[in-house]
Amino acid sequence: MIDLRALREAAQDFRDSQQARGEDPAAVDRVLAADERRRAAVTRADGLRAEANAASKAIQSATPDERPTMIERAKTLKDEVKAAEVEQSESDAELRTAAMAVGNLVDPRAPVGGEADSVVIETIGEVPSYDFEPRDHVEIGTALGAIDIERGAKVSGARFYFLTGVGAQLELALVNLAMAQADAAGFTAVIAPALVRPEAMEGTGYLGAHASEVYRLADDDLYLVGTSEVALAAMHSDEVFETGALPRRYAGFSSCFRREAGSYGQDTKGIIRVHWFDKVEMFCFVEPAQADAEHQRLLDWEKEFLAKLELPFQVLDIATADLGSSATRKFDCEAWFPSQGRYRELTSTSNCMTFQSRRLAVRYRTDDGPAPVATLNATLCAIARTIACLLEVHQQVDGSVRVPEALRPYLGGRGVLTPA
RNA sequence: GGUGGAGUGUCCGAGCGGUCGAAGGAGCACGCCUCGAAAGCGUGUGAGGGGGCAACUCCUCCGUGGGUUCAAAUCCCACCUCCACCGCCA
Repeated sequence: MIDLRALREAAQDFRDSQQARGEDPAAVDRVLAADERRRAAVTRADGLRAEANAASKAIQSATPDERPTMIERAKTLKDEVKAAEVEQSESDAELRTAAMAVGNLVDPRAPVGGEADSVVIETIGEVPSYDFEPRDHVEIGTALGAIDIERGAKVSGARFYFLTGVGAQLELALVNLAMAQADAAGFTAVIAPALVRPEAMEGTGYLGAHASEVYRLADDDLYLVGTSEVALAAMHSDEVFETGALPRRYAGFSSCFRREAGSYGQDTKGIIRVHWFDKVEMFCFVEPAQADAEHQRLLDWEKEFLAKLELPFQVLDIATADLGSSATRKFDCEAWFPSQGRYRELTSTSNCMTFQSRRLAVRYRTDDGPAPVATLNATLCAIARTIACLLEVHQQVDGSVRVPEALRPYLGGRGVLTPA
């Protein structure tokens, strides 16, 4: 649920944000109207309840011959209350639906517009040049015995894969490198559940416009997460952080599942866009006033990790229409893929401010009572795509792949991966 | 999956269908006592929403959602969670 009070006070800001996101600004006015109706319904129901309560209480001290008429009267009141309550819960549901359709406020610094309007704010590392025709990660990975796409498709279908031999070891090495960095930065390591309840999915904002992206297990009313962010955010739902407990930083590892509906033509080759991958995700609960600084830190940690992998990349300030409904601002790191001759998204960090915490009731203690915290998330390492990038960037003419310095300790000291 | 038990305020824990927002402890806050502290004693101590300048007042909340009743923490149903045992199982 969005902040109704804020919406009442600054409706225009919300309309502007909807506009910037490319969504309907009138959704804001639908919320205001529904809110009005709900308030009226609540007042009416409260009044009737008060009357009915008084009538029941009076019956206790009534004489036996007074009772029958009083009970008759109470019965009528009861029916009226029931009717008023139906009206109230209808207007509640109406308001809820309306409010869910409104996205978070966008940060005024975010560039306005669609995908093409995102701004490159930094470029790190040199785009590598090769004195041979660079191979793509499928070719390299297959030769190394690291990736088996064909059997992935045989067993599970399109957009599935096996990581084998050095490929599997590479995943474990990346996870360990990522977790080691997170640990050094003060994060608590978490292995998070990949199946969650509807409330967790809804609270993080994934059942809105992008609901079709999400796998649902209908028999059990559970969802497969597309990122451990969902479980991490919901981990502290209905809780209040005591003074001094913030910031709280988690590094979560989980499998991630995405239906990739509507992306049939894109990235059909390789393991860049798949239905399932594993990921280490950073997730932070902070006081709202600290959110902006935390967002920068998360970006820095992402950059630090990509630098360790010696991958050239650029940082984008994501345009408003690409923010999704929960982020107020988002930075993506896109790394260079030689086979494609372009940068592709490898990590992404979003500041959701209080959008998720309101829906999930994650609060912290303030002098004025509990208040919603700010939540932020950031990819530390999305494994499959990172492996693809690593193989491509560090490939050598003989089909071998150089292992970046920082990763070697996690690969038994190996400095190069060679085809069998 | 089956059977049995349980879910009450910050915590522990009572609770006959009305007098229960809820006994009693503990904790916490303030005060008394003390040179100071502990112990003692006294007072106070849930949340959310609506109305009033205010004293104050109304509504909602006893796992969640329904139902019975004039009236439900208390009765009925479903679900969730936890505990115990059985079955199955990595």
